Amino acid sequence: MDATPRSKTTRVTLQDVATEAGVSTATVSRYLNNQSALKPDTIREVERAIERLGYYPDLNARALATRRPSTLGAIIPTTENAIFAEGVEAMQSWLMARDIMLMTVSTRYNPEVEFEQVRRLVAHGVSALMLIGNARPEKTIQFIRSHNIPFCTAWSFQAESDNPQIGFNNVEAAYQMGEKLIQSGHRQIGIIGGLTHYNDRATDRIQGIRQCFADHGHPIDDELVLETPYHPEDSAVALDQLLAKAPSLTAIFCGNDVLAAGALHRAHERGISIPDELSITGFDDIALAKILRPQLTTIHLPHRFMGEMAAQALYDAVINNEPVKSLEIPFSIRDRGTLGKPD
Amino acid sequence: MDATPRSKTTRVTLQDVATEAGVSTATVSRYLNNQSALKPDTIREVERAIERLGYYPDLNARALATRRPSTLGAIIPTTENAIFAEGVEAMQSWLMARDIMLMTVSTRYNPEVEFEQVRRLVAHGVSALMLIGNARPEKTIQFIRSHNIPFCTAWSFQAESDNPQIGFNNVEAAYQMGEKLIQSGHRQIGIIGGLTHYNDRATDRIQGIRQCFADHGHPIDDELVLETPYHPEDSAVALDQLLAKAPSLTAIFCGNDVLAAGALHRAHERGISIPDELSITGFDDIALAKILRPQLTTIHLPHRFMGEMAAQALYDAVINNEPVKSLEIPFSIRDRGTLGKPD
DNA sequence: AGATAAAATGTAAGCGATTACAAAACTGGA
DNA sequence: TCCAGTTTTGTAATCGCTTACATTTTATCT
Repeated sequence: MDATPRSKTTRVTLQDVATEAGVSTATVSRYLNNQSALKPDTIREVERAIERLGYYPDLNARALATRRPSTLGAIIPTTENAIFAEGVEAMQSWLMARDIMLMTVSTRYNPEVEFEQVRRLVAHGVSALMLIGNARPEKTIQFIRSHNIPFCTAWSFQAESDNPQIGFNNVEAAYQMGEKLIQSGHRQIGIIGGLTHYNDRATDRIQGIRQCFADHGHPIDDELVLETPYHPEDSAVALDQLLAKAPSLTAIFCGNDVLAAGALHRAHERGISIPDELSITGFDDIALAKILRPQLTTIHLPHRFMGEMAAQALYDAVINNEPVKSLEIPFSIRDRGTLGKPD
Repeated sequence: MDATPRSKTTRVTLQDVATEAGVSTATVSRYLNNQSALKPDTIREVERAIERLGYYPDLNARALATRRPSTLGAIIPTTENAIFAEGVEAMQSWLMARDIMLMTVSTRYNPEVEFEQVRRLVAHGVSALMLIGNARPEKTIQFIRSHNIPFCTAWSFQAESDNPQIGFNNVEAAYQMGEKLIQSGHRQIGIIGGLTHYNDRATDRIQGIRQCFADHGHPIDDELVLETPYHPEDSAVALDQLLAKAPSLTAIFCGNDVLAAGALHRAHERGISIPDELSITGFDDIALAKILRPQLTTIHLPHRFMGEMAAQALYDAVINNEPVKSLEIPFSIRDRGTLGKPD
């Protein structure tokens, strides 16, 4: 590679290469898009010129000219939550292999910010969009639709939603965890869930577990259902509150692993033995779940896989110009150490 | 907001707005870039047209026309490591507030992939680049330099490097942790570090701790220095190996919190009491550190702040067209529960 | 009212690519 | 050798925007 320095400000353009190689821009462009057969001599010339100049194409200019998809967008609540970070990373590698760039932005769980981010990404020319979950002001989806941008939502699959979705059934997963709890003998449990405001995952999980206990004749009292931000400290506080209200609780259902970790930690601080005196369940099965002691009983989800599927769904839709296909992702329960029998 | 549906394929352009408003494209453009004063009447017309058509500018086309910075790039090893995820998220919000898009991609600690990603981002027109650490094949920086792209490295600050850096002194931090260990009475310790291949943070941390113990007359034997990927399971295996080689070890210095968590977990499994029988130290102070039991003694770093500073450094450089300014970020030791006295 | 300066707008040439369409350079066959 | 039919290459319009420069409008001052 020849590092010939070139003028400070000017970028090497297709034109420069053409001139250097003594051909027209069209020819260079053809070389780049290895279309129609060029004469071997020409190819060699162009290659030499590109090499010599250190040329690389301006992808934005290309996108402008071709109006072909070159970037997709992903909008997630936060990369702080490993499930999204992993999912998006998987999306990215899948797309990169197909020469598509993924632009990722986060919203900090704020629907207004999300709307702004949607506008931004659309303005940046993404040809498709992935959002997390189905709960948001109407205008957001309306905006996307009105601009004819293919999109899907992910990490949630709700039969009642008419969004294309690559996700799993949060209600059902929580319900099954509930059955597990009941099976183990728990009758009186508390819930530490995420903030349900514009968060269908949080909402559904709470709904699922409550439904289950109600169905089995042990409805969970409103005051034993707490919502907190997804931070361990908040969960710790919530645990204290729960235990203050109902010292006889035998288990805590947590909206995700981070909350479970916080509760677990606080329980330890209070000298409560897990799972002997209190059971705790998580949700998501992030790496953390296996490091805690005891290891977290939780819902396992293939986050990376889900990211890949979302990428693929959007890709297919964009390439073949067809509607985005929904896909329900299976989950499973990982029964580890934090779930025991009461007493 | 009027959701008038528009033709399937065609995007609303500046030209459309101009026509609708009965003015020239230049005028609309001026309105958008609120430059020279337009007549109030004109402004109203244009606003109406934009509203009516639901117009939003094509940022790529704009970037092409202005050759003004509109996106920066960040290349990190992985979003799986929360420190980078947080840092990049902070960068992003900082930049968004200034209407700059951040494109983030990851390399999975592979320098060849990193090189590819650099090319890709440059081709996508980023006006500046952040990389993690200083260890990489020469060609990478050479490529960036030859294209006159401002850049900085982050999460590492090495006096001997001539890269612009927004980072901290990994050697020194590890050294200080070493002094803490020695102060507590530890004389024989093992090291579980990250893979040092093209990873200066991992390299420096190991070097720092070894230097410290050597300086104090307790050099650490090569065979007690293990390198593993940043996964808890690998660290667990490493702990077993260390203890097999030298059962009398009183402390383990880990290259980051994830490794520390893995070691801690394994220690518990083996029934080793922490910190009574064995001390463990981490590095990074991720959220996890405070959830573990006992809480991790580790090096605290302001990851978000570092991200913001990197964003700012690049931003300033790009806007004012001046060289990127380096910045050394301070660290501090968080002495929590995993460090005790031997015996 | 007319001349002149200032303000507002329009015209058109890029930015760096792609791609119809047209032209030129090769084929091979009679 | 000449011509039709392919191949290979070139010309120039276009993508959606900005902006230097030119032009028109409006305001200011005798």
